[in-house]
Amino acid sequence: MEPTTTAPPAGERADRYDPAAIESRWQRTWSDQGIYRVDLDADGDTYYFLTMYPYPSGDLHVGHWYATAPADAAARFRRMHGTRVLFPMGFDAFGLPAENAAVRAARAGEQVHPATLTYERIATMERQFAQIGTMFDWSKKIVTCDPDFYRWNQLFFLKMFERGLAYRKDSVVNWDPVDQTVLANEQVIDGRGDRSGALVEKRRMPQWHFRITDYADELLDFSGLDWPEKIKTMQTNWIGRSEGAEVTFATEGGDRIEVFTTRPDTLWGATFMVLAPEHPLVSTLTTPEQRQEVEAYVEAAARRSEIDRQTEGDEKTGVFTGGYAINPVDGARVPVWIADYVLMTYGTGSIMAVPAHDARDFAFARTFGLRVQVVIQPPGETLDGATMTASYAGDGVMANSGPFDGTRTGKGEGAEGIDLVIAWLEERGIGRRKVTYRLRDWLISRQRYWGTPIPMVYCDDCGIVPTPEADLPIVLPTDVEFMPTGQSPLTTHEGFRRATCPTCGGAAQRETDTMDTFMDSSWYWFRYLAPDKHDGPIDGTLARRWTPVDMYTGGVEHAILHLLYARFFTKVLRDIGVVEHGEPFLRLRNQGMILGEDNEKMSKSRGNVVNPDPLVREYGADTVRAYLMFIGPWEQGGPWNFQGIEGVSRFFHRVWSLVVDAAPTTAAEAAGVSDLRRAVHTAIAEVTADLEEFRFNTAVAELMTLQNAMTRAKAGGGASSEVWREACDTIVTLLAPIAPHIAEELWHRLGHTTSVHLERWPEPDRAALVRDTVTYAVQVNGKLRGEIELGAEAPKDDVLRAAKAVPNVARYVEGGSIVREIVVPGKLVNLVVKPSPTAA
RNA sequence: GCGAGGAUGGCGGAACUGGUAGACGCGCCAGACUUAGGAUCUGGUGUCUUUGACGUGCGGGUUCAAGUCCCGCUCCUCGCACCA
Repeated sequence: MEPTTTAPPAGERADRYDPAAIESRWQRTWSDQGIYRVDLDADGDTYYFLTMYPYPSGDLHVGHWYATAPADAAARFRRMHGTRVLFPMGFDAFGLPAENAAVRAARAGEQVHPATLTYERIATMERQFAQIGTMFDWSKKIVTCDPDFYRWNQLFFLKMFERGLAYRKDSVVNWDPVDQTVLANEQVIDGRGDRSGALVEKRRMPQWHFRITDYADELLDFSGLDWPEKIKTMQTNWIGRSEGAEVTFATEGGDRIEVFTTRPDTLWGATFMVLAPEHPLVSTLTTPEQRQEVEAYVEAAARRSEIDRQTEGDEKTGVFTGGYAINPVDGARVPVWIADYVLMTYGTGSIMAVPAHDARDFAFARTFGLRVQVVIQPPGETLDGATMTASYAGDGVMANSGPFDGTRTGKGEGAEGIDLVIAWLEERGIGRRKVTYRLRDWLISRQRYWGTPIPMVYCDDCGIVPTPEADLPIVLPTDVEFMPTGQSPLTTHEGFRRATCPTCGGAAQRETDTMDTFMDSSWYWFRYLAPDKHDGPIDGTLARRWTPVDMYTGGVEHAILHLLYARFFTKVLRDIGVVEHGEPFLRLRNQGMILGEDNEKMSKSRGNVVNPDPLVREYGADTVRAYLMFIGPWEQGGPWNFQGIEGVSRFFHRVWSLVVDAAPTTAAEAAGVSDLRRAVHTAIAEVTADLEEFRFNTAVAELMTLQNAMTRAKAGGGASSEVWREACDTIVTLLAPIAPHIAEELWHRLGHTTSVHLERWPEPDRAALVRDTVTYAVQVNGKLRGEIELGAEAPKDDVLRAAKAVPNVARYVEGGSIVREIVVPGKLVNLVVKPSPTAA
């Protein structure tokens, strides 16, 4: 059935653009008639346009508008092409801020539950979102702190546990000694807790992890994805794949030390070894004389916070263990040191040090007077380990390397040293080819209250036992003391904690940690398709039809974690058999960040947060939307400056008058295509191309150009009624995605009875774009000397003749001879003139 | 240090495969209408020693022609950062 819409109420002034009056009215009408509701089951083309859901902070600021309005315009644009577009919205509702706010309130003597707070804020934000005038289909809304949502986190957790993708192991966590809590990495800024400002300590605790490293290689493959290069590069660097070899050194005591190196060709230059202070062999290797010093160093390293390590820069510290190892390639005896520049968390936690060819090892060797042995000689130079002042990491010829002397080596073309050495090591069983990643497994445990309970129990007899699927959800209890104590708040809730072992039926303890909120955002887009489904997380039929997501938009700040986790999770879902594809988002576009007027990141503490409400009240939502699009390239962002909003506001007032006022009709239309008609179709072509490519700023500029053309046509004696009518219909239709309210109002005032948002996007009439005359620029020696107006089809000879006839051109040609004539059809003429020797 | 992106009027920013630099808007200047205007409309607006010259961070180069291509720098932003 065709939805019909109402004419403006009689009381409203008909002649003036009054955004406040029309915007709320249309929002109500759209909502009442459900024009944005998507029937997911219907046949036809589908397009899943997803924009990142917000954390319910309870306050929608300009940044949210900047993320939302252009995305909405792009989604509306797509929808006007006759495709069904799903454009849903929800809330990323678990997480620390609500819990911390509740803690703060409690300290001030007020009792507020994070759940209450969260749902209140969601209600507020939904109202604020409505003001923007988006086409969100709220019937698909999801809220991640709802048990109907997070129960499926628990199911996925169990599936991953079954497949060995979820496991528990000791891990070092960020500990905030003031807030008495574990912090996520992203909450640690410059080594301090983002809320307390306290120096973060490291603590070892048993933690749940997801085995994302199993997918490292697959995550490096972005084929088929239309994503910004920047994001792909960031993820690639984050995963940090390095190829090299693992080599086994034996200690004099008979222990084995494995090292990873990307430069096995420098093995003969390994003059010492370094272990991370936490390395398990440190104690064994340490001799009695060195023990005291070593233990002091190990203890100091454990105490040292991240910030100490960072501010220290490149200065090397370390201690000799007194122990020695044997270099397996030549039997040389090398001292073993410990130093904190070697990280226990990367590779094997121990390295062979080749000071001649590694900057860090070089600095260490010079600090402690260790031997430097050159094993690669650069072209045209002979290095001496005793006198060199910097390490050399480039290509060269191997030296002092036994059987490999004279081999070209390095990472460049024609260097084969690395491959030959690896093969040689493998033959002798002392080393093997090895790939190492910087990426670590995803630590999912959080010692906080406001998150999804992890569905595991601990039984004294049976150990770690998963909760049976039938017992899900494990509901997060509301009556929990969540003041920070250093333990997971759920630990103190006896009723929650006490469980029976699913295996033996004996007494058991429930896991009291909750899940990282990135768990929610790793699959939430599937849930929009079936938010109320009770017998499973994902509707397979709908998922096949609608996913992967066609377009995903959001801030760059999620370039790594969220987007990488989402990709990982989708691959897991594929392997579990839930979906068929392995990539969640086919196309990705990032908006830039809107900064405060002081050019700083907006934050409450800086007091530079821009509230859009006063602007909306003064100018209307359409103007704020369009201004945010007009301000510059979307992906660029930039400092907020409201100065220019007047221009957009004036533009809408002019469009309003042009459409609402009496048409400036003339009886006779000039021959050929009128300027106005050409302007209309140029605008269609340009705006279409711009919106296709997310160039919202130039799309708005094009619409302004069309408005100028209409104003000019009106002033210059009008247009035929058909042409004028076409211009009005067109500018309103092109405006619809960008400024949905004014477009809808004007559309109805033009006499239409159905919504402009159900219209089809116009196509340019190619014939109307053709000009019959064109302007040529005439240059002499590349400098502009005149212009000529010619028929579009004028032959080259005519163009040249006309160009030479221009008096100012003739002046510059005079006294020389034309040596070359360049004619770019429809654009310009360039005459290359050489001064003639006879000229005066 | 490594990686990515950027630098264009007073300001935000345009410029497709090299082809009239500065679209569109802000601001500013002048005028019109007005009792009034910080409303609206019209015109102008890169710089200068203005029949011309110079202009897209700096220095070279290729080309009839360079914001755009090549070489060498400077500065800024973002990401990663003792990753072996």
